[in-house]
Amino acid sequence: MGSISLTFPDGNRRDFDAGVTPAEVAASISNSLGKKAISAYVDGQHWDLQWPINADATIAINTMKNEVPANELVRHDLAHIMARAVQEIWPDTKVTIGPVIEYGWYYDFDRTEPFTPEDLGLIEKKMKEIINLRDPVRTEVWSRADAVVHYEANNEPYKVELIDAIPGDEPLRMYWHGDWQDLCRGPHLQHTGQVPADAFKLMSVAGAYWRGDSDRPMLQRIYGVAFTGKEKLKAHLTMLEEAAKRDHRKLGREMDLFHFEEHAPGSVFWHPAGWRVFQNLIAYMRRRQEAAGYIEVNTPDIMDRALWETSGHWFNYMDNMFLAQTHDDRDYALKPMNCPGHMMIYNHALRSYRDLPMKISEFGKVHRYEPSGALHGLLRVRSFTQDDAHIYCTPEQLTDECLKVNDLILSIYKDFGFEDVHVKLSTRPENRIGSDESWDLSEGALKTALDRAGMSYTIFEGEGAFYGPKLEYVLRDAIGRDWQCGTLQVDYNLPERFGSTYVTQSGEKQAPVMLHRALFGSLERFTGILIENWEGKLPFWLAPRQVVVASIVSDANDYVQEVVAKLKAVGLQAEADIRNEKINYKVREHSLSKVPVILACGLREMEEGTVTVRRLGQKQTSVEPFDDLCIALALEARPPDLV
RNA sequence: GCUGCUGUAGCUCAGUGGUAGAGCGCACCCUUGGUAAGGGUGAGGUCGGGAGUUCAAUCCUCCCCAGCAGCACCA
Repeated sequence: MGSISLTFPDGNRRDFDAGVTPAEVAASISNSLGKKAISAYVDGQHWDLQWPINADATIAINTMKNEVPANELVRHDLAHIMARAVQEIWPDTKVTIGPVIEYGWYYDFDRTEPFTPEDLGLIEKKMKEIINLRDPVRTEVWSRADAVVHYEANNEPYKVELIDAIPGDEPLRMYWHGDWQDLCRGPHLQHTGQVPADAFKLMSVAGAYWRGDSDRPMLQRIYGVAFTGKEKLKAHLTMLEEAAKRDHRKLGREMDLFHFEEHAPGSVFWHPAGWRVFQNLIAYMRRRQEAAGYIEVNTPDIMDRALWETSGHWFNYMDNMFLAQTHDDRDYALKPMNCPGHMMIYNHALRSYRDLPMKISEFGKVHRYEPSGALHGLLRVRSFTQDDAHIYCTPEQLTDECLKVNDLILSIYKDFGFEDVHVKLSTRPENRIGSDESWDLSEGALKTALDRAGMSYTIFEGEGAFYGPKLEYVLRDAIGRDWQCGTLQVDYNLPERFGSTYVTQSGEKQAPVMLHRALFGSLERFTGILIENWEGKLPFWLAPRQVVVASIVSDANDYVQEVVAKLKAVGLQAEADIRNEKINYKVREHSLSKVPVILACGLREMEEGTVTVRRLGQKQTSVEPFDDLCIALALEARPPDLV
């Protein structure tokens, strides 16, 4: 056996016998490093302390202070420790997989009895016991044959299936935590005692399909979160509470924006305040689209089956469609998409190449029978309003038009403060219409446009719509959550199916290419996202109730009404609060319902023609001449595109 | 749709095999109070819907509906 040379992060080099492990390297540096070490980076690869190193390499020893590897190891070891705890408590439970995820891990079990929330406490206790045992973690490399024999003997069919899915003759690695053993790629810690016993928490139990496939068995998944220290766990739990506080369903109720009813699952009852926000968004989008050359139309909600057969929806989208019962013998469907309606408008006249690109937009309400389990407040509903548009253009114009849509989307998101946007490109699905050539062209156009715009994107194979590939714009909100909003889809199929044409320069008829696009995506979803992003404190221009004018004494009531009238005259959403309540009470109530500006009026203000201004979230007040303030507020209320 | 959990007053939630309670909100009265809850009185409920067990069901059982979490799906 020869010797190898290892280079340390400080540039020092030392020779070791080939096959040396990072554990031995760490121990050779100092006794305490040997104990504190958790893993190593060998040539940049995350390396178990027990794995031998057989060639010259760079090496860095990790301890708990190295957050990234430490989190991964702690979470991964906890996945094993939890599986061991579960099998110690319920020995007939079958294990499957337990990966590390953001903030923690999960592990899927096959067990007849589901876990209860009480079980979580039991498991957590057992896990702490295992940690306290400080059981050494050992690893061995096995042949597949041995592994399969072992798991068959132990009645672990899921593990056998996993082994079958691992390609080739790749040797398999087995890990022991004490006497408990699992098939695992590693790396892991030195012993269970390296896991901080006070920095993890089992969060929830949920069903999850084996291998993510809804045709396979439903397993019991347990989620946990874990960190390298107690304070970090605490900070994470606090963050979750903050997220719960901005839940748009809760704020929607508190701010009296909308509600849902049992009799219309997944459909919104908009209250006056919520509807105002909704209409503000539409007005904004209408201006942006008009400036970009779109023409707005409106098409029917209910149309004959024949139309949906032509579009392909009847056979490709039926499971998601609402059908309309009638007294005649025709079949009707509620529109799940606006495109066929727009095809009718396009086809209603003979179009010339001079008309293209033609951009038909509609704030169309679409109805989709979504699976019951998918419904989620405003974010996933069964009836929603799209800021939809279809762009008919020549093949030559296609890439340019994609680029223009891309620019418009980014500019609009920016107006709402969303600058962290990424794009998903979904390509042809199995269930599709149209020739492979047209799919090649569509996918190519989207890729070219993204490349020319310098956008980075992720490709999702087979995730496109049945008629064409799509781009999806995903934006990141104030607390780091991602939301899918806008979409851009290229479609060679629909114009062909509907026999749409335009007359070319040489007088021939040719089929246009069609783009489907929505920028907010769904007005309902976008409103929900905005509520959560701002925790209900919408920017002044969007706020449903902008100014409340509150009287301090009833003798000021007339003055309050006068002030409100002037605010309304400059277009502000203003209301009077002349109830027989103390000013403290009024301020509390309107602050809780997130009114951005509260104006208080007593006798002093009345005599001076002033108001006392209190802004949401601020404790101090200021007295200002009302006429000046009124103008300032009117200016402040301008939407970002009109500033 | 799948797994699990939940459904009691407008809202948030207690509670019991003998048909129900709190706080907030609401109505009325007193109070005219200067920036996050002034006081009093009162009205509100087929206990999600249906069936079953029982002398008796809001409570136990079954079915349905809706909601919540996750999965699968999606704008």
